[in-house]
Amino acid sequence: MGRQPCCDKVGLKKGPWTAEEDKKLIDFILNNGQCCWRAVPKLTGLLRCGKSCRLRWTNYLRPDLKRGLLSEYEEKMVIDLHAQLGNRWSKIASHLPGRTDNEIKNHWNTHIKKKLRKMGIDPVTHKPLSTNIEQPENLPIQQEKVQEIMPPCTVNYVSIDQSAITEIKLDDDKMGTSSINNNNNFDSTIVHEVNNNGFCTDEVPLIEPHEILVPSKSTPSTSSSSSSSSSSNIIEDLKFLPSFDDWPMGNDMGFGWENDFSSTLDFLLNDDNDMNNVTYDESWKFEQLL
DNA sequence: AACGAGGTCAACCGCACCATT
DNA sequence: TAATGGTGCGGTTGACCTCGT
Repeated sequence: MGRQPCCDKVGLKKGPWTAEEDKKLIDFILNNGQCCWRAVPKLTGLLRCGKSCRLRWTNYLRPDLKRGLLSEYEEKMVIDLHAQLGNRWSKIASHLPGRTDNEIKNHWNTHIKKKLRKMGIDPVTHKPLSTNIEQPENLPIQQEKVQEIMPPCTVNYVSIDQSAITEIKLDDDKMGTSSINNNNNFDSTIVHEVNNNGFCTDEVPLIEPHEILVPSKSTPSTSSSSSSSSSSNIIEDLKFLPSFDDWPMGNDMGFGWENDFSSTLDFLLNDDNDMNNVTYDESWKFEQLL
């Protein structure tokens, strides 16, 4: 007897998420936390399978996500970690705060693979492509290229709380102090950050209320007109959020604020407040770590 | 301006793993 | 111990976008 499907697929919606669906999901998770994905569709009224809800949240709606292309620094990390871990994208993602496995996988397949091939490096083995193996004299050139694009560096995550910083060698995960391969000296010692709650940031704790982003008021009309069916419209809205400190209700909202998420949304969507004038640096949160 | 090719990325699919019964 | 359910993971797909012709 085969396994039952994860959900009854009859009548379920597929494809891109709408802003309305996103809002329902965000609202639900703010009030209930991340649990029982299977129950989420029933409780939210979403015509999605629980799995789809989880994916949408973890890959797109999670407030601690960084958006945009991977930086050069992050690319180096990915290449280095891939050399050690292979296609274990979730493991790799766990070392890059704010990045998802899906995002890294996509970036690898679309950007990094090509880059490495151009450099004459096999993206699977991280060794010089076969033609070069036959010509060992080319090897130093390959290494030079690697150095040119990925100079030796030490990779450190900086703790929010410097006093609580802990260094964990990757040996724990059979990774060891790393090198991109045996042929160059790309080195990275990973310092995991540990905050006051004892969370390693890898471990993505349930979101704190102050980490939640909600849609700004700036685009509801445009988003609905230009991309009502687009899966990205709500994120476009998110880009212009102020930092939490700039929110009108301030930091003293406490832990009960999430219960008033709808009114918060209403405020942000309301034309009669000052949010129009607030600019949002989407890296605000990450900068807090630095 | 129109079309096609190639690139990008969100979302889906199916399997694996783990926890619970 | 086996069966079952829930979740996570990696591979793949397909819609949309961009660029070149």
